[in-house]
Amino acid sequence: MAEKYDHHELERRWQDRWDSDALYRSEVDWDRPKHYALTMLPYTSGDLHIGHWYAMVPSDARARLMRMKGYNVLFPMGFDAFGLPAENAAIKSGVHPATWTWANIERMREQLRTMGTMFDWEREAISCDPSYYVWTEWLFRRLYEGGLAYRGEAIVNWSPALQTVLANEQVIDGKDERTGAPVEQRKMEQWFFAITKYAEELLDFSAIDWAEPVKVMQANWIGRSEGADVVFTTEGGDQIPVFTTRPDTLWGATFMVLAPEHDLVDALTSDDQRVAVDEYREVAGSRSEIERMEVDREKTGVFTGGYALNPVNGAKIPVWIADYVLLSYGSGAIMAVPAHDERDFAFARAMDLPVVSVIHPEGADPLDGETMTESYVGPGVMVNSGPIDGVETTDAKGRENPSVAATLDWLEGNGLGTEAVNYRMRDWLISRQRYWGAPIPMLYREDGTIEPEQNLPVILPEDLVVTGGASPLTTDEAFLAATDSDGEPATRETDTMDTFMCSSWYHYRYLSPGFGAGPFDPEEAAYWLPVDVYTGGAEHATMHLLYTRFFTKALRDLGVFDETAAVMESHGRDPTGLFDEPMLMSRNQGQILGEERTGDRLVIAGQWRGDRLVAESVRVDDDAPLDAAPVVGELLKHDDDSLQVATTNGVVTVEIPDDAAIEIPGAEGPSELSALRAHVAIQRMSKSRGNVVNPDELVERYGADTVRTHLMFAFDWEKGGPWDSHGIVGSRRFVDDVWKLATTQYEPTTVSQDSSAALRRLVHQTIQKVDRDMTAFKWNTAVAALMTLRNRMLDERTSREVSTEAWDEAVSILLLLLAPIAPHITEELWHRGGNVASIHLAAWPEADAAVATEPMVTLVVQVNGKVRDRIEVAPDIDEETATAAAMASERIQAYLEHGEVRKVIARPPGLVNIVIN
RNA sequence: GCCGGGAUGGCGGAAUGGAAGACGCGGCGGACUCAAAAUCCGCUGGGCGCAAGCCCGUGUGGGUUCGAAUCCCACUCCCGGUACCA
Repeated sequence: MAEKYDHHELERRWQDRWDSDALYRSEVDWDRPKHYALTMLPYTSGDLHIGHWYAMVPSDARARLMRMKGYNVLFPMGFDAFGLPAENAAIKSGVHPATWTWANIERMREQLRTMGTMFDWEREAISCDPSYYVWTEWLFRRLYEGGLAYRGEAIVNWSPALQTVLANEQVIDGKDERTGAPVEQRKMEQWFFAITKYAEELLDFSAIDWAEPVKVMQANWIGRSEGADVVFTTEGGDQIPVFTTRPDTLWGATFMVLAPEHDLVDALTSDDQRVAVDEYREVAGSRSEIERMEVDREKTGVFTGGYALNPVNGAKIPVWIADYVLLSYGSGAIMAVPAHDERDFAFARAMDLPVVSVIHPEGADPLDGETMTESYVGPGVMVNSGPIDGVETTDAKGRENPSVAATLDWLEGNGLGTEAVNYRMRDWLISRQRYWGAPIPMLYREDGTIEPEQNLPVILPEDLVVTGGASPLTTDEAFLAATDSDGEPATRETDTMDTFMCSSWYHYRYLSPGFGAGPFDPEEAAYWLPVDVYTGGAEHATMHLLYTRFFTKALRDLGVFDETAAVMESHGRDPTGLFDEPMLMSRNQGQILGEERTGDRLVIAGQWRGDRLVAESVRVDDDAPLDAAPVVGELLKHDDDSLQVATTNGVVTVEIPDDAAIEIPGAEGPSELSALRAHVAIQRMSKSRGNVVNPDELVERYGADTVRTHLMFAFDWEKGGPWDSHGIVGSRRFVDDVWKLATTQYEPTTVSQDSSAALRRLVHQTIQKVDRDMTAFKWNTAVAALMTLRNRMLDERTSREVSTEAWDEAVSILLLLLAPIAPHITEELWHRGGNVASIHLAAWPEADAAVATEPMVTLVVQVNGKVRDRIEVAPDIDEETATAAAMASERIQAYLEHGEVRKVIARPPGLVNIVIN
């Protein structure tokens, strides 16, 4: 009797053995092709959740695949260890952020170990370790010296709750993207990275194979628009530059609007308007970002009393201020063309300002500015527009639009404006008024100038108490007191860096985490860079994934890779283009959601229609008595427009019409059907909802190999979906079956050559499929193919007709193909099968195409596109023979009697379609 | 509003112009068992039929094609991103 499969003992034993054998240690070897596999490093929250497994396990499997394919694979891991949660934990429990963080790292290392990944722990890098952040500081200094880091005043996002500023990328709907804390606009002096200098290059994705949605999100975020810069002049002679994407409508500009914070507002404001202007500016300044962004908000604004001259026709137009114009976009001032811009139109009507149409819409009456009820944007012919009268205008953008092109040429010819490109993206705000981060290594000197700290690292003092108010660095005399390059006393910068700065370059630190002479060892970098495959969450599309691209390009231009390039060349590797992008290929997993919920008690009132109840009102009320009228029951399932509800009298189908009243106590947003569906269905996992799936428990119960297999099998990896706690047993059965197949003695009774060949055929087809699917990150179908092979082998084990050779080959290939997915059990069975070396050092099997070829294939015979018969034929059958065989079929003959053959489409060997009338 | 992705059995999902529903879960029936679990065998999109078989079926409506889940047009809903961006 074969030994039972005990995942506990087996998995621990192999993890220990791999450690002691240093199986996953990767070393530079210029004689072998390299492969740098990377998965996003976790934040040190203290608990590895199922999402980490879901992200990391396929990444590990892919790295293992590449290794078996002969690559020298580097697959490192580390920790993103600075950040606010550590400070929050400190405030809550009195533990120092450092203590909290290092304890969490300890715990997470243990959890990561149970995954059975091939991480090379000798490459581990931790961003809060001084040996790491000294180089974060050093890189900041290089950026500063290279003009890419600067201190400047801008309207920034300030979070009162978090007591710090945030980057634009970290603010969503006027709230902090991580905690939801509200954000205000404040004018402050802060540290920025000049990411906008790279806007154009960041829009070029031609050198990288990244997931399409991420590229689209980045392009949208960068937000390139083409247009013109045009300068308006005030009566006082001040210049007001504006950016416009529609310079062709310049002749329709009837007023100007400046952002309330615009520098020229004071100069423009007339005495009699000063009170109103100041009042408006005060109100606008106190409005939160959320209020300011509210859709459909009434337009507000105030006339400054000043006028400006339209450069194209000298028209004198009033200058207003309004908060719908943002200081941070373009020049913070616009020319308003109410006839052809929705916002300007709303403002003009609200303030009773003139509207002049300059586009005569295609196939319609000319527009009259006085009577128009909405702005017009669309094709037509330019009118009232001096030199461009009669020019056609289209829906195209920029120079593609004839009217825009004509205007640009005219403006430039007359020196009145220039063609210009504007970007939505702003410079990356990297200073944070927090303690637990990498210090910004800058000094404020007594003469008022600033200079970088020469003696790095600036150590973050660990004897401070974090209270949640202002950062303790701001009051720590020992930290503040510094000496500048002239030996004079200076004050240290107390802001720390955005943690995205730390994670922008961690893939370089991994190469040589102990290296003391630079951020990374050029000898290592020359071999391993760039990252070949990167995996992680798409939610980082406009944050980490954008920042790290910028960072790499900036370091390249600052010469940080120069030495690395020289080493590459000395080994005959051409460095051209290798430092343009950090990661050549990137794939993003979806999100694992909480398990679908059932069991909410619903109180439903409505009309019976047959055996269905058409609801008039639905209320979620878990305390309702079950006998209340007319229907109270627990939700079983839901459909697009109906629910299955279990009542004391059985299951009732409830139809929910659009006008049904739906009440969900405690739910956010309007109580509609979609809200009801969202409420009862899929939910994000969170501790407060109590639907968190704990991987440690799953590993204990089913084993890491099963958890790994299931995570890869149960979802479309790039899509994710709700967790289903029942499904995992199927993956465990599969793993059990593999154990059985490989440990029970196989002896054939009577060997059938046909059966043996058929098994070999499936085995080699499985190699082809698994190889293709794993390479393409199609994990679910790769596992499905292995399950199909398992099913066949279970059958063959019963019939005992295949030869021992064919059987042994099947077992060994099953193990090899499964090794990247389930590394422990395959290793164990590999050794039990008599192999001495690790299966993870074995070569990936290669399919024998000849063996994989089917001797006979099914020819589908259709009549008028409907399948009417199937015939076994040779795979190399020609059109004529296939058609003849199809026609000869008895079943087809029966159909042919009913009509005349008009046409035959033959696609041998798969299909013949006979068209009759 | 704009940009992207999506809608396929009871559920997760296969199939990217040629056999819809691979693989798995669940369900049903059976075997083993004193019994249950585990395991094993069979069935499992809907409808009609004793059966051979036939009809219907990939969100909705239209179209292209010998042939459409797949391509095109219009729409509905869901998910993600973004939003007074000039």
